[in-house]
Amino acid sequence: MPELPDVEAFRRYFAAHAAGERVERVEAPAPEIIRNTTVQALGRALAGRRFEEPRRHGKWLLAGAEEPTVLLHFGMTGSLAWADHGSPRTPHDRVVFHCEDGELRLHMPRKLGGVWLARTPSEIAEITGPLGPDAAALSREELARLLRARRGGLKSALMDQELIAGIGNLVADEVLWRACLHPGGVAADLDGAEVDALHGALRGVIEDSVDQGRVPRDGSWLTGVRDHDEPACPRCGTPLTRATIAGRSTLLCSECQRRTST
DNA sequence: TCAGTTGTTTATAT
DNA sequence: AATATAAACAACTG
Repeated sequence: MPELPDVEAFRRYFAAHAAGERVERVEAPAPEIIRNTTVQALGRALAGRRFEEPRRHGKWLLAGAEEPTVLLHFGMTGSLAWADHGSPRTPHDRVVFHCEDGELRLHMPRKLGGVWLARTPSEIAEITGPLGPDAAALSREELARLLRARRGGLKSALMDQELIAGIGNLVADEVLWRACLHPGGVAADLDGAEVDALHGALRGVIEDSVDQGRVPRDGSWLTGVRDHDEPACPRCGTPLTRATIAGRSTLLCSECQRRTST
């Protein structure tokens, strides 16, 4: 699940339930999910401190706790759940932050994401690695500038977290389909009208997805037909094409998304 | 049984 | 130096 819209939903969920809560202790049914320290040290760093308003950059959730910051990355299957003390666990609750009024659980069937502890802004930057501007707050001109300076393919550029933070496979396909651009096109070759279309599609996809807390799966979205056996373009009805582009499964409409270049 | 998967990292190649 | 690609990670689904 977790791309920018999902992580933004987790940020709001964290803000609604855990922000302002004093941490009492940390428990880790899967301690290896805590990537850069031990569960004991994480517990010592957080105990007695209150979670503050969380921030998000791309797919990272950054939760300050009166000095230290907890970084959460959700991999492909992570999510958050706030629960009453002692209410039944699910098998994939990997890390649990026990607070005064309840507990925040990091649920993550596949252990691809993780939890990190940072004590300074520079430690945060080391952990996340270089990140481009967040996709939700990207101006048309900034997008144009980034793409102009980029060699290589369009989808690859959109998904590169160092270039733009937050776009994953579903959002990339959805945006390119909405903008009628071929994912394999050359990023730097877009003309002004195409950058306009791409930027408008990005804004629209992110806004609508953030509203829903995920990339919508109804039939008017590409993502809504993604799992069909023989998916058809929601816009023109043409059978959709499956390909591997930028190393990821890609769904596109050969009619709407004509190839302008390779 | 086997392929596929919304994430990133690493190694290797271009 | 940038990009591209494949494999690996992990565990579930169809």
